[in-house]
Amino acid sequence: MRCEFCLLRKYNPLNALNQDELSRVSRIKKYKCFKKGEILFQEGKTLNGIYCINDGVIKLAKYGSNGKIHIIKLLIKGDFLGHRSLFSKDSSNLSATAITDVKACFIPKDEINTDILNNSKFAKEFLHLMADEVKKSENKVVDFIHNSNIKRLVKMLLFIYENFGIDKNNMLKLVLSRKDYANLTGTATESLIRNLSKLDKKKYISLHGKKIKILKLEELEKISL
Amino acid sequence: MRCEFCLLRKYNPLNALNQDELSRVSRIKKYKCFKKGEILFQEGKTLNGIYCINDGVIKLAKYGSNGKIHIIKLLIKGDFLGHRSLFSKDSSNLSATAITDVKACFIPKDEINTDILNNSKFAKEFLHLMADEVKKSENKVVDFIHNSNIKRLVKMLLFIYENFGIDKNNMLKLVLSRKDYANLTGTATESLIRNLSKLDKKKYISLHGKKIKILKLEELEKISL
DNA sequence: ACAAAAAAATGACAAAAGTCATATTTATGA
DNA sequence: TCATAAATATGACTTTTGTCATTTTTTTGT
Repeated sequence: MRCEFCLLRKYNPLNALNQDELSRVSRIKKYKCFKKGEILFQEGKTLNGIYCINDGVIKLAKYGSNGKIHIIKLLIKGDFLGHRSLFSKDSSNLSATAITDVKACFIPKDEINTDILNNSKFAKEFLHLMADEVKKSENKVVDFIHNSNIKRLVKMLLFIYENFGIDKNNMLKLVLSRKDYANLTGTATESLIRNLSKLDKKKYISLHGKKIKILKLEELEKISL
Repeated sequence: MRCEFCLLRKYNPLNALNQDELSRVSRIKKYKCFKKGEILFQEGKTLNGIYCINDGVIKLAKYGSNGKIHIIKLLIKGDFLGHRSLFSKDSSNLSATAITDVKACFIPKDEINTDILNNSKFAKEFLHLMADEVKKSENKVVDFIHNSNIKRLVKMLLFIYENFGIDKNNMLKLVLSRKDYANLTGTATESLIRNLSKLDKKKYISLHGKKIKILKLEELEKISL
């Protein structure tokens, strides 16, 4: 797919590029596929470009000093990945792993930087994006500090419900391991499992193997407030 | 002080402006003073410019859903304040309060935006700054999730030691209330006080009213790892 | 389809952290 | 300077969360 005709750019700074710039990017970008579980890049490695995600889900994670992993965020189609590497010489702060099969376009760093230098609208879009990320990240810190494990789990379930939806059986479409849920909500896996069981016993959700069904959305929303 | 002669701009994006641009900013900026405890702006309010801090310390805080406060970060001279408002229409996400007497220059939003649009080097500096903030914020989340209260306290003491130094009696120069320490490290005030007492009993620090003396730097550094 | 491995679940216990009550010290203003 | 308020400190207790051991269930490769 050529960038000029790609609707996904609505969701990221590429939308600020004009037709000429887009077609130049389009010629240079590389289309890449990743299998579920595959690592796109690892913490500490240097990146020489950014990914624009076409399809699938990616987890962005960071290792703590004690070897524990925390999943910073989930990325979906339209999201940029690795854009921080464009503006800083540091190596990657996070590692990216495909949670489902992933399709993405890779745009080399130099190509993007040319556009940033020449197109101020493009630069502004990036600033906008980064401002939003800083805000979300700050809010996340406060969220983690002030809320209990179970509240964070409920919020995560609602987030997944809202962003990935449900299938024909009302199961959450995005299926994650208990460990991934634990790493997303910052708890021990056992605690996470216990909290899922609690919600199951209260009939707010029901568990079917790895799949989760939301039974009482209103009750969950109440908890999340 | 005119921006052209201000050395502080080395620490922020203003350094990317040329002499003409600087003198234009200098003519329009307003010098402002704030007393200790004074509020510069509050969460939810709209900001129409940024502050460049000349002197003093400011705390940037956010209220959690339960009324609790978390101090996101401390700002010192050279730091920008409110720059996110330049790139997003949202109202302020944080409130800013002077911890000591503060001197700052206020630069109206429009003035800065003109320069961003015309000077790509300036825009890049901002991108660099924001990239760094995103990274720090992500690391902070991981730090909070994986470390105990006392470890976070020790890290904070070391941070204050390194960034604000000590006076002639080896006391930490920056003096904060126990509540501020609690809000910085994300704990209940009583827990914070208990942890300070623990460190005091172990003779790693000593407490003299509000003032804190670092006694065993090496031991503290060991804990912080 | 089956054995081996991985993931999920659960119990028992320990550690960490919060809450509430209250005492003590320090700061503040008239 | 003295009364009052605010900040700091501490004890007693509860809740939350983590850890380790073990069992059960599910997944995976052959």
